[in-house]
Amino acid sequence: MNKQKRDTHDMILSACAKVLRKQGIKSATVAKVMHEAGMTVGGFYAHFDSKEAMVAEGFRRALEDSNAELISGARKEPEAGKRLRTYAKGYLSPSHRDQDGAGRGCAVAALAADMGKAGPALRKVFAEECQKLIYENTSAFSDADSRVSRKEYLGTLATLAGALILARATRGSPVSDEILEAGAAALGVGRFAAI
Amino acid sequence: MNKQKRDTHDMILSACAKVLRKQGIKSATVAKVMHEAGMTVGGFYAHFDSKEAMVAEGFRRALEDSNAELISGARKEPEAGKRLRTYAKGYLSPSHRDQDGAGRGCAVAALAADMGKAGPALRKVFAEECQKLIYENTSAFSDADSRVSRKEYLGTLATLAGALILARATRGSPVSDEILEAGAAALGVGRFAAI
DNA sequence: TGTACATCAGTGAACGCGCGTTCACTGATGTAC
DNA sequence: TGTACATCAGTGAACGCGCGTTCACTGATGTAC
Repeated sequence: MNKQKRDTHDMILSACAKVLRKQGIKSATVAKVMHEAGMTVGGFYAHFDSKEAMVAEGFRRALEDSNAELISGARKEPEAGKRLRTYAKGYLSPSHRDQDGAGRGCAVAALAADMGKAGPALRKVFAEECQKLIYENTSAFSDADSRVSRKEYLGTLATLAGALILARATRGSPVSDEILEAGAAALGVGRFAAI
Repeated sequence: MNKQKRDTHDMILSACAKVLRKQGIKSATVAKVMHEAGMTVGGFYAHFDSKEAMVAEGFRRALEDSNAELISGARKEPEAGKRLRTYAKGYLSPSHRDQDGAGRGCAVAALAADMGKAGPALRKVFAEECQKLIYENTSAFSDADSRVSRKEYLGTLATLAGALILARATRGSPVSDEILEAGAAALGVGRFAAI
C-alpha cells in the first residue's frame, strides 16, 4: 500500500468518524461516507472489506478525536483538582449538546446508543476504546496531590453521557436545558461540593 | 371503530411497545410488529396511517408500561425517603441491564438514543412523555416529610440512564458491571449518603 | 326463519426505494527495453 | 529518449435484499326484506 492510498484510506476514515459522530452507525452509509471523503462508492472496497470493518476503524478514530477535543480545555487547567469540573461544565453546555450536527460532539454519547443493535465485533472495539479513554482521562484529571479514581470517573461519565443523551433526545423542549443543569448540579453536589 | 377493531389496535400497540423497548425504532419494522401481534403486514394500514404514527403511539405505551414496572418495587416502600434509593438500586442491577432482550427494560434508556435521528413529531411525543414521567416520579418519591425536587430527580435520571446505556453498550466486557456499580456509588455518595 | 346483499377487518403478493456489495471499465503512473 | 505494456486506485452502473406502503381479494358478520 503506497502513500497515496494510505492517505485516501485516512481521508475515508476521517469522513467516517465525522459522520459517525453526527448521525451514528445506521446513517453512516458507505455512499455518504465516500461522498464526504470526496469520492464515489465504487472505490470503497479497495480500502475496507465491509461497512462493518470501516465502522470498527471509524470508532477508534471518532472516540480518539472526540476525547482529545473535549479534554483539551481541561488539560490547560494547571490545578488537577479543577480539571474534571472544567471538563464537566463544557460537556454539559448547550453548545456541546448542539454540536452533534457538525460531527464534533462526544462520540461515546453518540455511539453508545447504537451498540445495543451492533454485532459483537463492534461491541468489542467500543469496549476496548472505552477502556483506553477511561484510563487516559483518569490520568489527565489527576496528579500527585489530587486523584480521581476510576470509579469516580465512571460515575461522572455516566451522569455526563446520560444528561447529554437525554438533553439531545428532548432538544427543542424546555426539559432539555433543565436536564443539562440538573446533571451539572448532581455532579456539583455529589462530587465537586468540596472543591 | 367497533370493539374488536379497538382490541386489535391495542394488541398492535402492545406489540409495538415491546419491540420498541427491545430494539428501538429502526428495528421495530411494520412486519415484525404485526408478526409479534399475530397478524400479517397488510392489515397494518387499517389501524395506523404510517409507521411513524404507530411509533408515536407506541412510545406512550412503552414509556408508561416501563415506568409502571420499574417504579412498582419502590412504591411498596412505605418510607418515601427510601423510595428513590430502592428505585435506583433496581435500575442499576445487572438483571435490568439484561432485560432489554425481553422488551422489559427502561424505555427512556432504550428510546432516547433513537431520538437524535427521529423527526420532530416523534421528538415532541418523547419530550411530552418524559415530562409526564418526571412529574409522576417526583411525586411518587416524595411525601410530606421527604421531598425529591424535580432537579434532584432529573440529575438522578441522567446518571441512571447514562449508566444503563453505557453498561448495555459494553455488555460482555468487565467495564459493564463496573459502570453499574460506579453509577450506584455516584448516587450513593452524592445523594443517598445522608439516608 | 331464510335468503341476498353490504360492510369491512385482515390477507398476501407486489412495487419502489435505499443501502451494501460487485464488477467491468478508465486513466494515470511506473517499468522494461 | 521514446514506445509498449502492466498495475492498480478510483468510477459508475448494476444486483439483491429488506423495508414501508399499496392494492386486489377473502371471508366472516350484520342488516333488509
